[in-house]
Amino acid sequence: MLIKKTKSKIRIAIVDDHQIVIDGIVALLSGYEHIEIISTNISAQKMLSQLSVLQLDVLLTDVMMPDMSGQAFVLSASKISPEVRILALSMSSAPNIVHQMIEESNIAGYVLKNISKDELIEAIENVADGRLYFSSEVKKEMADWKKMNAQNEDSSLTQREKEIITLLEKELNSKQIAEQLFISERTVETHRKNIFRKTKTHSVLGLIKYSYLHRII
Amino acid sequence: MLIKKTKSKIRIAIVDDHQIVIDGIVALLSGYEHIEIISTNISAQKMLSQLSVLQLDVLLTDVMMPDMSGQAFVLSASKISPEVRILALSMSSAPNIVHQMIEESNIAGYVLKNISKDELIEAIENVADGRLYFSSEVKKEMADWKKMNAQNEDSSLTQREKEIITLLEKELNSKQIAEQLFISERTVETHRKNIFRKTKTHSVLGLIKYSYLHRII
DNA sequence: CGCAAAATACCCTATTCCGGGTATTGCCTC
DNA sequence: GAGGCAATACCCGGAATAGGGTATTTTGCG
Repeated sequence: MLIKKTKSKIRIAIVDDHQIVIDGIVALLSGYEHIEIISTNISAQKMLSQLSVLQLDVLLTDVMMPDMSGQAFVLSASKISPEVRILALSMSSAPNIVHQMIEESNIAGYVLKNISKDELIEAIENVADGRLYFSSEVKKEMADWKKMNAQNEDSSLTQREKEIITLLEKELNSKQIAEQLFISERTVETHRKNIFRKTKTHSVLGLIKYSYLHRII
Repeated sequence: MLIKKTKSKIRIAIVDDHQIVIDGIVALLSGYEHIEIISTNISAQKMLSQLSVLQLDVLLTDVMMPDMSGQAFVLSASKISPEVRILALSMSSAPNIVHQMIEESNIAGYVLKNISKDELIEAIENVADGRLYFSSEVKKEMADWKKMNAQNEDSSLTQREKEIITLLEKELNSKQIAEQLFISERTVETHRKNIFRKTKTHSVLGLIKYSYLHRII
């Protein structure tokens, strides 16, 4: 298997909603004999529809596309062609996206678009050979995410508490929340108190910021 | 002047922090005899330093670059070479960015990166000829922004009030804000009151949401 | 200079929030 | 069935907020 991959051409396809980026990658890879670009597409949907016949080694894909989320695309692609190695290409190293792609999807690599030519080649060769490849910025973001998640664990908000938070986010006061949930205002105050204690926040604004950061709502 | 521009080659330079995008644009433009790419750079700073000697007709630039904001770059570039026509290239049609570039900088055009080959050529030809070019999504965003701004007008927050808002966003209470600004807590309360009245909001969370929406902070 | 706007400061009151408790009920699990 | 957790509910008190005034000083502009 390894011999086959290294001896024969690496068959790749590119999907990105920006034609300019596709052209750029094509231009970058044009000088390399061992990499063959089988297909390119600006639509994730269209790429999926042709994926089964392409016999790809590597699928290079943007993670933020208008017609489909990166994660949904990756999951569908893996279903259609479980053997294809997916290399995600992203504009940003935003931790939530990175985490979602890496932990919740089965991707082989994740690189940023400010990647150099050499690094892109290296990434493609790595994932084609069955290894993983993540650029250093992405690795750093993953580490940061893990750290933040560890702190998150012990907060462990209950379902009801999360419900209260979503209502606080809508700028309801305790009285209004109580009415909405058909419970006593006292109960709402207890929940608020517990939420603040668990999240170590001290105001609704702080709590909502925390909630966005930790993706509670 | 017009004859010169249409008869001779259009001299352009490209600056974008993603090498891939530069390569893509270069590839797109390679077949066009009347467009000559003089220079490309992944650093806004470096492009500025060489700008004076390039004698460009059109400067194609990304608006979101790590080493310099799009606006700062455009202002500096205009200072160095007032005659160069700047065509902004953006990933997003986010209204705040669009507005900032168009209204507060003197750019000749604004297009999105999902632009087609034909449209990019058209945009370059237009701005080289002294006309303006904005893609339809961008025009729409500008219209939306104008509408929102009209609502904004009558709120008209003062500088001090905006300062208070930024401190409220940092979760400071009135007392802390008073200490920070070396003014009385009463004054802060007055400011808060006026801010709430002007923005028709009734809580700090509501105010901060409003502020994000209307790009006050 | 003179006006208008902005920034400053205080008065008031009612309401809400925040933080500290305790307690009961029901549900799930070991 | 005992223990743990979630959800419910209440008590208290001090602090802060929201909203209603009025008034003085400072600043910017024509």
